[in-house]
Amino acid sequence: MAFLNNINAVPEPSLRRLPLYRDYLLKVKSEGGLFISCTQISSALGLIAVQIRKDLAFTGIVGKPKVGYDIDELLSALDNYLGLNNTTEAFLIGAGNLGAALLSYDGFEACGLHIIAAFDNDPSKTSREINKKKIMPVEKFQNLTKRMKINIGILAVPAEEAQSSADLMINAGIKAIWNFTSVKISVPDDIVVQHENFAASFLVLSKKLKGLL
Amino acid sequence: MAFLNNINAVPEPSLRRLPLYRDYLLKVKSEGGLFISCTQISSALGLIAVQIRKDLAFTGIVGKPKVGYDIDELLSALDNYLGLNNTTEAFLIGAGNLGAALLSYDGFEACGLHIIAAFDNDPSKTSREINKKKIMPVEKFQNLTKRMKINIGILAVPAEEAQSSADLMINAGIKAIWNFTSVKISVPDDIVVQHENFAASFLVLSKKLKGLL
DNA sequence: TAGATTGTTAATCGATTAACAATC
DNA sequence: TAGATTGTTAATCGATTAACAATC
Repeated sequence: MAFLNNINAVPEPSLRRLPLYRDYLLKVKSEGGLFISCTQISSALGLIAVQIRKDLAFTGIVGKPKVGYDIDELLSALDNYLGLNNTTEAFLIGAGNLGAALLSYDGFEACGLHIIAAFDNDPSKTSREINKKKIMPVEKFQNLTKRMKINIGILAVPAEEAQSSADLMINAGIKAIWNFTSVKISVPDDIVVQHENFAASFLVLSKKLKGLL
Repeated sequence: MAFLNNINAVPEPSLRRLPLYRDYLLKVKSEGGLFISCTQISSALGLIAVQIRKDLAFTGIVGKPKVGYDIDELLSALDNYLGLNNTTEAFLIGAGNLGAALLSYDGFEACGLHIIAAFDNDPSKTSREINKKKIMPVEKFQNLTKRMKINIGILAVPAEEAQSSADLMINAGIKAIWNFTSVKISVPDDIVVQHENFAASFLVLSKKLKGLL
């Protein structure tokens, strides 16, 4: 039944551009704008108009020829499509520097992500709080995840613990893992993984700088 | 002369996979392996063999039919191609939680990135040290960047300061910006930007979880 | 109306995957 | 040798871009 997943599927590059449009729309709205055309977005963001039009179409928005899109309408189409209205709860494992940064970053709430608490196997880190989020011993992870029916796990542990922590998440019933470690984790087919690979990103930047990409 | 940039250009997706192969090779090597085939890498990483072969070819490595690649040879081809032998120096602006996490993350050294120091306009953060890296007032950024001929700037400031900090970097002669803020920054054509957009990544994960991507 | 803009279909481009000859 | 593997050319697939009719 995998085909069911793909009805109206948005290409990942399009999906990643949608929040950029949203940011710009909020700015224009704050300046009193009521309507926006792809031409305007185009010159502001440096993307071509037809691409923007195609991207926006995924939200179901309908524009007016000659006028463009109603900004409020477009914003609510975007918020709705991106799921920014309802919040998703998540647990984080690994309260080191990166974990702490993620716990402290309030911007996630704006995109519907609520990190409820963190877990760490270092006793010196547990029973602290970061940004009002408790840090608990990993022993409590499975139980709490099941009880609270948490679906999303954020992985911010050292490389060596990445796979074992991922396994712990999967055993506890986590369905989606946001992997901030540098290593690729192995997961069953039905588990979704999003891998933020900083090292790879730096190599991309570095190659671009050398003019080789 | 832009075409000169594209000789032997590696596709970005290929470039991002290369470090994964390297990680796996290091693991196999540590277990005593001497040769590796794409078939083996394939089953370990869940990618298809022909893609791996094509990716590895960018490094200039030549394998042996029936045998595969000499692991040491392949590792040094990768290290060389990815520039992991020589280090690149960078400055970071924004010593909040995320900045601190980046300063503390020792894994960057392994990929040739040396963050020398950080800058922040909050006096309570400056004159501290994180992971032996000084945090200085932003006023000193331009001068030091020029004097030390730093090419890479890491942007970890709040969204409101993203553009102005980027402008500061560009004025100081920075050629490549690694943008960890949530906003798209505008830069001249000759400046390279790599945007780590966590909010967009979360939305991708979220859509995947809902089976809509 | 004329012209700017939307929405959609067709063409292009680039990355992935398939096919297969060469090799050890 | 036979069979596994590399390296390369061709086919496929998906995203971007171009072309253009419809609309206000």
